[in-house]
Amino acid sequence: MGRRTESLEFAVLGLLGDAPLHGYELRKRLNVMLGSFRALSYGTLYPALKHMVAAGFISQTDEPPAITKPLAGRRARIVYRLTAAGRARFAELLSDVSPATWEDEQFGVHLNFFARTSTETRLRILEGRRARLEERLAMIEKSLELTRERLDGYGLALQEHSKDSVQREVLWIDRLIDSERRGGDSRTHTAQHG
Amino acid sequence: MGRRTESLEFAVLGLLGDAPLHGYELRKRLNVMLGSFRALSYGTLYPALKHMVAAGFISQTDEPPAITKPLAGRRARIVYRLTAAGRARFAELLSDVSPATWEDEQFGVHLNFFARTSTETRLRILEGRRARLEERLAMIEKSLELTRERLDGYGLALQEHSKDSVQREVLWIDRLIDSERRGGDSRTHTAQHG
DNA sequence: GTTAGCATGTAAGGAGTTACATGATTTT
DNA sequence: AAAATCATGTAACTCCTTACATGCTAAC
Repeated sequence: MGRRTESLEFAVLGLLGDAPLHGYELRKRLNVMLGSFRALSYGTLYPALKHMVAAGFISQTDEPPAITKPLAGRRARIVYRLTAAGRARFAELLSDVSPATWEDEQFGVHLNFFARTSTETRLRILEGRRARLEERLAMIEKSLELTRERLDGYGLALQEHSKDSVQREVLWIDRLIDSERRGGDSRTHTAQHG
Repeated sequence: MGRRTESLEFAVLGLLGDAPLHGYELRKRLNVMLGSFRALSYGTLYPALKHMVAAGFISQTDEPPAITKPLAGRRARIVYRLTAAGRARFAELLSDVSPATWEDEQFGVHLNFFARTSTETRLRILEGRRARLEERLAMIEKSLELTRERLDGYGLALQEHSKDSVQREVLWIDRLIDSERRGGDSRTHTAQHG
């Protein structure tokens, strides 16, 4: 399973833990959570859902035909629900603090479910992420040294800009770590942007 | 040809235009230029090189066995050179201002070769990139509106942070556009970071 | 002596996109 | 009247990574 599919599974499990959803709505929420440049395609989502049903993590049910509104002619929707096994699987993924969790894709999803983890787990992931960003910074610095004469103003500007972005993310992570250590007041996270 | 391969071809053509290089060295420079998180694998590079040789854009020659130094036992290197057809192909790609050029992957590579283009081409690409970033910003803002109640402090912080990053890139692009309009002094590009 | 760097490749497999297939309803 | 949104899927294809295969040299 590729790193993309892995965070997809995690995100689906987490979203269905809140409420049962059908594929179309799930996709919209996943697009927000995965925050990806390109939208998730149905060719990725539906097979993944199928796979998760086969694995027993979620169940699929046809939406009850009519409750209050006659849902005039609209195509029947399939509602996905989390099973007990799925809940267990989600808990397992939630407590994961392996290096995979600080890579771009997974880190974002984990952050979205941070409220359901322990402070310890949060700190481990945040510190791992920080280390990962420092590595990236070192790589950029090394390549700046090696190619300073070879690059023209444009190439240099690009390198400096990406260095800057990574440095900013480090500062952001530092603020999250700080507020986590000071007792984890979730309101402080959003108070210091811009 | 995927969007990754496309910028790979462009970058290889540009690098070989400066000087003939062997695969291993080419890869190191490509890693800097493509600025990717993960290093380019040989399983991607060598087949791509092979393909370009077959297409007639580059030629491959065994490195002359010994010129001055006996290159003691080191494995024979294969040197790649740009052909006339390759030079033409590079010129073609250089003047491209299609929407593909303002996507993440390609934009970076195009920036690296900006010094070889006209101010007009540069402005078109920069403005396209700017528009692309504004779209992304609109998407983030829309998703923030839709999910403000659903997201907790962590999810919100993440959205705000990515919004911030994109806004900063817009400002950076604006500075590049400005200096381009004021006569394109390449030194000013690096003067305003941090 | 063993890790890291130099150097070039292949084969197999998996992941995910694009295009296709279908059709109703609501908004512009 | 057209375009967008709702809604679910499949099939083929493409790209790319991972793992394998090989072997020398320099540094630690």
